[in-house]
Amino acid sequence: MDFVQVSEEEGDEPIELPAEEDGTLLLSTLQAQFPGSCGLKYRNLDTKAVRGVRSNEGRLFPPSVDSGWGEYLYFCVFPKENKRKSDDNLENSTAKTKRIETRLRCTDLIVLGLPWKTTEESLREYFETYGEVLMAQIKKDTKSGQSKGFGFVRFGSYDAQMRVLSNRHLIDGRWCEVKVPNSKVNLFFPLNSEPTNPFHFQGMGHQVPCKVFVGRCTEDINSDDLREYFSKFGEVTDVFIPRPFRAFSFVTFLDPDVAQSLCGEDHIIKGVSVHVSNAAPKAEQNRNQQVQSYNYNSANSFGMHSYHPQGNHMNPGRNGHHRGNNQHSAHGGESSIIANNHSNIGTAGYGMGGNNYGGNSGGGYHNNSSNHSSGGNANRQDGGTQYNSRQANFHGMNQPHNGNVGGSNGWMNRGHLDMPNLQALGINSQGSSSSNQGQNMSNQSMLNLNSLPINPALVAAALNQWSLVGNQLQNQNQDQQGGNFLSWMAQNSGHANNFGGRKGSNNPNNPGANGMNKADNSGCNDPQNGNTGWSNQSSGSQNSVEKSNFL
DNA sequence: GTTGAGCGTT
Repeated sequence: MDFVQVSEEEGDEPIELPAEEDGTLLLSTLQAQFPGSCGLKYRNLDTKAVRGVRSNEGRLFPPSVDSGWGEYLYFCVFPKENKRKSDDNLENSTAKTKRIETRLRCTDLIVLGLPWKTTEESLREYFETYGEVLMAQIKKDTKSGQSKGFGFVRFGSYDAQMRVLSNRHLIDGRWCEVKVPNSKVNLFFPLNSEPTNPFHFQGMGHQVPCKVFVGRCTEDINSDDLREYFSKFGEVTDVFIPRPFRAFSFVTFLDPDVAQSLCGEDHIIKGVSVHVSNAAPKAEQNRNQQVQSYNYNSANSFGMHSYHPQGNHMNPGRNGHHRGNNQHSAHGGESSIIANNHSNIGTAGYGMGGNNYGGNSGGGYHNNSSNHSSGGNANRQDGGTQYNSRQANFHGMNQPHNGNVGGSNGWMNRGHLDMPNLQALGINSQGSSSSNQGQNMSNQSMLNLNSLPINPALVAAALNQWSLVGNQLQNQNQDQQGGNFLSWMAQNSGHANNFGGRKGSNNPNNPGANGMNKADNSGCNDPQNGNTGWSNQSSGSQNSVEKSNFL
């Protein structure tokens, strides 16, 4: 395979981009590394002049038919309107940082659901725990000066922004939603989702989808084919082919820009023209698929018991969760994560067949933003893939503990926000000594999922998602066992955030059952549950919760 | 004075 050395600007360190078999370089390949670029040029060594590279129909052609791309160093051409004056004005801005800024640019974030009493000062104060706050404003009624209950905030670093977007926020005693403005539907957590659906819990997802839909697949295109083919555009973190065969698949990239750059394109894989498009569901399918992904997620992430919905929003007709169990076995991993392997929670990742859910005391959710693959490669096994991509940026997160939402006044009454109602999930925390909680957690466990009066898959799913939070905590050294959801809960019960743990809990369904035990590992297969294959699992790949919401 | 889905007097 021929490689073309390309840099953003002349003199920069080049990146080697793979050329196609016919010797051309796909514009999409170029754009995957240099978003916004539209062509290439190089300096002719004889004439010293800069020459443009021929471009046609999304392909860039080598200067020479005989010697191909040669040893030239190519640099990018950007559309004129793309000449970023603002960037050019930045002092000490190297080409590299310019590119990073282009890709990882901060935007204003809207903060919805603010308490009336929140001031710009307190808003700023809250968000400063995440990083430098460049702007914090509350929108107010011009006459009365009364807050309208929302505001905007802007961070100095993209990293801080991502951390904020990936977190939930209790501001002055009220749970608030932070989003990119005008992003009507958060692809990860649709607005009209079921209020108790933990998968639609706000803020855990990316703002930019990493997953693409690959249509017109044939049955002989397997996940390896897809992975191999699409890897040339960027690191592929997941490939999912629905079974039974449905002529499409999903490919998830580490870099959402890569995913985006491919959308709308046709690609030839094994002689078949496939079409890449956004993985977002079609509008009319939205609702059903939300339910679907909800169920499937439960299954994908954990091998849970079979269960029947009891007053929750699960659809008994869709049973992806059972499939999930099969998949775990197929992965060679634990058939039941929660039940079978408590000690893994938050300390050694979720340990399923090569899938790293970002546990790992060392890596956690990535302490190094430049290394998207930190976070516990030690757990990685054949066929496994890293849990997260962009979320590798979430290093050293802060989890502010301010305000107090006690017991029944916590999640339950917040129908408009998609916060997980942990009480409803049956998650109890106990005691008030946070220092002991972590210990209990890991060594004894406090939660008997199968004894809970609720859907254990929901709990599992919540736990899965909250592994993010757990790792944040790890970074904060709050608890020696700290990197996990349960210890977080435990801490909260004794501190500020009480989400319906024992303290203040008045949920009769949760009398404080906390004996934890149970290592039931039934990765249960329910023969009556055919599945439609919308789940997120795929051979040799991990299943992430938030990503399934793209399905 | 109350309220709780939304999108910013730039």
